[in-house]
Amino acid sequence: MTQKGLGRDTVVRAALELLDETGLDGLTMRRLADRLGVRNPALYWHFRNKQELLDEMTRELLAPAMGGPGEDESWREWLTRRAHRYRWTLLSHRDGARLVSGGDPGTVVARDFEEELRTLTRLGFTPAQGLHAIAAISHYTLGFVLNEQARRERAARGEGADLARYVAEFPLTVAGVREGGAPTSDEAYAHGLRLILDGVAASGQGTA
Amino acid sequence: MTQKGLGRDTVVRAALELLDETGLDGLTMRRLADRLGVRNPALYWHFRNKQELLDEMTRELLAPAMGGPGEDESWREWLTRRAHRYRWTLLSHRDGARLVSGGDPGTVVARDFEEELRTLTRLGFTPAQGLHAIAAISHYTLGFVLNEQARRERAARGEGADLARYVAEFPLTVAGVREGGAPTSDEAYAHGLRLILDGVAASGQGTA
DNA sequence: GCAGCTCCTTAGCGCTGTTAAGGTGTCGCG
DNA sequence: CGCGACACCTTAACAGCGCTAAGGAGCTGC
Repeated sequence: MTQKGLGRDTVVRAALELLDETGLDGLTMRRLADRLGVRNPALYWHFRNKQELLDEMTRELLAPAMGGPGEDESWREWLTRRAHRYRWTLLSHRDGARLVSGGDPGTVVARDFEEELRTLTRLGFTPAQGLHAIAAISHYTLGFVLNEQARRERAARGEGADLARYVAEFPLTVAGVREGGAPTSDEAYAHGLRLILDGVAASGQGTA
Repeated sequence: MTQKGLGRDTVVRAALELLDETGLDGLTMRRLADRLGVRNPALYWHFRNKQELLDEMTRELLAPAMGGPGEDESWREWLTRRAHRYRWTLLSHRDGARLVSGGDPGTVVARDFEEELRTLTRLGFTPAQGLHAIAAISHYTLGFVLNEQARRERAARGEGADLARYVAEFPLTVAGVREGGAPTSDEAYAHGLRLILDGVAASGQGTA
């Protein structure tokens, strides 16, 4: 006897598994119901509509990306760690960034966010400085991973770009990629992040 | 006698108008066909499928956001102007950021991008530096506007957040907003952008 | 032993993107 | 003039989607 009925979190976890197999466009209520051994209207007992399920998936996905006390860390180390963990979280599921970009994070995430802001003030930021720093990093990361995963999906669908034509037609772009890493690489992400953090440092908060 | 048939660009422009009225989710082939005085399979004469139409819309939307020579400007002025123009472009149509995030920009945009990179190298950047700078700004902007427009749509659907509860439960977040501007304001965008540009300056390119 | 609640079913609505097959008009060529 | 070819649009239909209405099975408490 595993459980009485289905349970909201069981559904959400199954949905995240299905997401990895089918992608966000292939994630339908009927397929999800099949996987759970149930007819599809049963899901509407647990969720008002599909968006409510997607919101819940967003929260489940985002939960492990937040918080973290940051003991014995400078603000820079802490923000760097947080940024990479956020990116890694978005990458941890297929179409993760697209899911998050369309889902409502809700108040649970807001609570974790408040805690992060407390951490930052402890490290010498004003609330507004912390807000701006986290906002900039989050937006940058979301945009980056969105691009990253879109390319991945397109490549998987076999829409490879014609490399040779690029080399001939866009020499500067190619030179930049050769020198600085592919636009979806870890290095490219780290580089952009470094720019933001250098900016935060230059803006000058309480040194810590 | 306006034109022989419908014409790809006529369809694309009508689609962008319809986008403003119905939003991306309400943009269907049938509604678009209705607006053009045509039955919906007619559209498949001009576009292989809906995604191809969306890609073309992305390009049409993005076109005026790119290029620009940048005479008598420092790199900082030029990048600032470009960033704001990009944001403004995304905001110029309802769900603009969502459209762009799911559409393939294609080689036309790549050509403009190459030109922008040339501008930056003229102002003292290496190709890799220019690439990283533009990538960081673009990703940041896309993420910012995505959030901005998502809030706008949610607010229009009447899902207002309970302000009073926020003030009680998330004091630091509220303090940050009060001090530093709403998370979707022009000021918030400009602030994040400034962080990135300060970072670019600190990374040190050829001063110009 | 019956009321009520939880959880799931069957049936079906209106909509979607997309395809197949066929028609109509115009243009160039013999 | 006549006729094939092509561009462009039609009608009809399919499978699948999110979602709702109505009802049935099983457990819980009185």
